[in-house]
Amino acid sequence: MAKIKTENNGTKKAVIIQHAALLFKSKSYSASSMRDLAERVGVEAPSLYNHIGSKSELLQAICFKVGNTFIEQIEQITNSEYSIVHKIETIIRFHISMMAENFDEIYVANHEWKHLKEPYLSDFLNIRRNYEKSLVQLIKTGIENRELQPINPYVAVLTILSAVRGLEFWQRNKKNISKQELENHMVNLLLNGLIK
Amino acid sequence: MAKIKTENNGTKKAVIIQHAALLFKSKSYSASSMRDLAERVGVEAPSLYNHIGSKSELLQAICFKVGNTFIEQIEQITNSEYSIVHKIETIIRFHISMMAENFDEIYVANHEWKHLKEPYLSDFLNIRRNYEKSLVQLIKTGIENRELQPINPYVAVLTILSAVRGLEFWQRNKKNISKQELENHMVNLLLNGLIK
DNA sequence: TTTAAAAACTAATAAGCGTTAGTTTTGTTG
DNA sequence: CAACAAAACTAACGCTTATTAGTTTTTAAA
Repeated sequence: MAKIKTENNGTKKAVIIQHAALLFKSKSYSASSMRDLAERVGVEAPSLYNHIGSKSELLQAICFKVGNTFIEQIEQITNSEYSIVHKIETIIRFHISMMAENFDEIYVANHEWKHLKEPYLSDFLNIRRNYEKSLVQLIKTGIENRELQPINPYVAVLTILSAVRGLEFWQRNKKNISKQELENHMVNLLLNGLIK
Repeated sequence: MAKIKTENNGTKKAVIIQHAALLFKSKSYSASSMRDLAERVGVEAPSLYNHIGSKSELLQAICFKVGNTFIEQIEQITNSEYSIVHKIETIIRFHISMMAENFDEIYVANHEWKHLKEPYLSDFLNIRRNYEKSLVQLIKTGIENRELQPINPYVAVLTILSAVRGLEFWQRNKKNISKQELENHMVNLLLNGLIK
């Protein structure tokens, strides 16, 4: 009947993945059926299998696209010559930008990775663990430099990552505050704290 | 065959809910089956229905228990006579305690509320919205008092709530740092910031 | 020890799941 | 326009799901 629209660029597989990210975000991975997905794509469910291997392959594609993007970025930052404070600020701003521009995929990677099958589950957790380790190392260096307070670096990383991740709640009332404002306020809050 | 153990206090329904929280946390609500749950409780699946009405009733019980606990607490704090900074500190410490002592239920309320059915879904979101509003009002007052930096109060609330919520990641490597240390470091980081 | 209620069981239901097989339509290239 | 491949379709598979019905066992009270 209908045909999958590829919108000029990208494969049909990419179109399916994009729809899957939106669907998994709104209904969760387990509660999303291939028939749901097919309807959104505009096709019957079995037709999807001309382009993809399985439902779980879709989740893998989403999670690893997100994971690899962040790994690439932190490697760039780590190898740059800026001050620690500037590096941390850049990372926070990058997270906020990603949250604004790739919300569906990031949301799914953050919430649904649990349903990855082995060995992908272990691989994904390794990526995340390495990312956190890089951040911890950055904070440690900043403390040694006396650029940062002598705070527990694990707590600092946890707090920063949680704060940017919490931007998923902001996505729902975008109107209240612009992205630029949000970035500046959050960076300021994390760097300088709540108290005057 | 087997019989549900009530552990001296609490109804059998409460025992089922407790097992459900643990199960929903580890496998997600949709991927958890009543047979899974029955096995953990030590009984056949249909026997559960002598004590509960439905699967979704379990999710409701978990989400509203958590929601009501937080609403009660913020009302107490709001009506107390402490300084704003002290109130915020108390709230952060309460979140951390709840995270340590009722982890399963809080995790489920945070992650699986989406699967609540109407009108419970709307009710739950209202509870959460009201909680956030109370916090925003607290921050606003603190700014007017000049106790707090003139930061955007929505961003502040978002950051605080996200930070404490992120403690779910800490739950996995409890050994690294004690609860007391964690509380102190996180309170300090949020109040005073990262920079020296 | 009889009686009644509570709570377990087995069996079965209809519906939905991911996926495969086999076939037909569509699009592209010579 | 013929031929081939890509991508859609319908039908169906075996399995799992939450839940119900009906029955038997267990527990508690008289």
